[in-house]
Amino acid sequence: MRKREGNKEQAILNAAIKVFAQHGYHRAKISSIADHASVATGSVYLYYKNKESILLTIFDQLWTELTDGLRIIVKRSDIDPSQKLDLVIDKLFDLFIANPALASVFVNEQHHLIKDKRGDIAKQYDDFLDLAEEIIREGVRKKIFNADVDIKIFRHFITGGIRSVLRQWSEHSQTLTLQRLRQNVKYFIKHGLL
Amino acid sequence: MRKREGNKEQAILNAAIKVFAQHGYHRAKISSIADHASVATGSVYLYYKNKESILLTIFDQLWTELTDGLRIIVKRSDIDPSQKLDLVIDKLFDLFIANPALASVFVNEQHHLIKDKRGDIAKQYDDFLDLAEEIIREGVRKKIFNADVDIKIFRHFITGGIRSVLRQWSEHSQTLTLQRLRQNVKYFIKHGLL
DNA sequence: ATGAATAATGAATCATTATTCAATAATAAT
DNA sequence: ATTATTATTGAATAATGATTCATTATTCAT
Repeated sequence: MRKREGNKEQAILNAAIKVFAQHGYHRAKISSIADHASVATGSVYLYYKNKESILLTIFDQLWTELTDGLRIIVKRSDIDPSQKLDLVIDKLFDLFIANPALASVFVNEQHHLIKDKRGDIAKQYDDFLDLAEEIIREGVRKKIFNADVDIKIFRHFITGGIRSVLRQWSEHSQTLTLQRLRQNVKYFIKHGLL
Repeated sequence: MRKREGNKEQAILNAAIKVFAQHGYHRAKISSIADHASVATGSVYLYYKNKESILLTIFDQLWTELTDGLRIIVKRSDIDPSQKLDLVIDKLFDLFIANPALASVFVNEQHHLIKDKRGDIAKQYDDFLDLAEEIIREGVRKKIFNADVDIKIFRHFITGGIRSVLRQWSEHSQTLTLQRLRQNVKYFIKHGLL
């Protein structure tokens, strides 16, 4: 028998994140992903059914990680909802500091997957938002947060805003520090413009 | 001589908006756009150089319209910056009420154009944001708006948030009324969560 | 009516790339 | 060392769909 050497599966995934980030999903070539992973073109198909399933796997892992982290934050009873919100934002930013290419894929490519029903990415995204919603509801219940905002709308607004800011950063990282971005987002969500 | 009958150019553009909205830019087929416009496949190329230039034209017209509208709002001296902000949001929402498919293309497809330098879509977007920034600056100067928010970051956050909310609406228009969306966005931008 | 002149057609072409698969290489078991 | 088994390769194939272009249709000027 022969064993698989190294971790080609992960190498291909990392390569795909890089290539998707640089060229966008549709322009990305399997052969280029294979090159980046130091693997033959055909080997990609030993580990992934097709191109789309690579993107699917990226988002699956990403949402799993984000949701697991969020679940822990939601449960905590030692901090108030406002602090929880800060931690969620930190979680997002930390992940993308560690992997800027992933940030770019995250902000730009998810809608390819949501339109088709294949995979459960849309569901995972909803689950994440549902969980985040609990923090807001806790805040409203404890009269810390403003009750006038529609939570369903709010949660989409926030995630969209954060995505947009991250996209900007992923394309012009020189002009903005993530640190500054992070502070501003936290502040703005709570206080608004007035 | 023979004249061009009807307005095929516009018919193709409208068809493209529909098809791009439904399938996304990359999955959209020229032949399908031609069908929707009741025109032969080849005719598309009488009016547009290639597929990308169709998308380019859509965004060019869109940003021109939005920027023209914004310019008028910015100039007004009879209303305060807070009201101006409301009008900008109204402007966006009105446009997309009139044409939901355009909203979907707007929120999902712009990044195809920004990465490449072809066309000046990125510049038009920047111009729009610069103009919007003037409203915020006016508000800060008049002490109506909070001076602690970084305007550059803020403007990306807002547009991203609005996009996200519109995307949600364009995919599930039954559950949310745009009216409600609009009010919430206006309120939230100003007051935040606390 | 006739014939330039231009518009429109859509099947054929071309280019691009995802995917396959026959051949080869590497490993483990005997 | 030999063989069986599985992994890997990358050139060949297949599929897709954008673009072209030879042909046909329509309009207008005379």
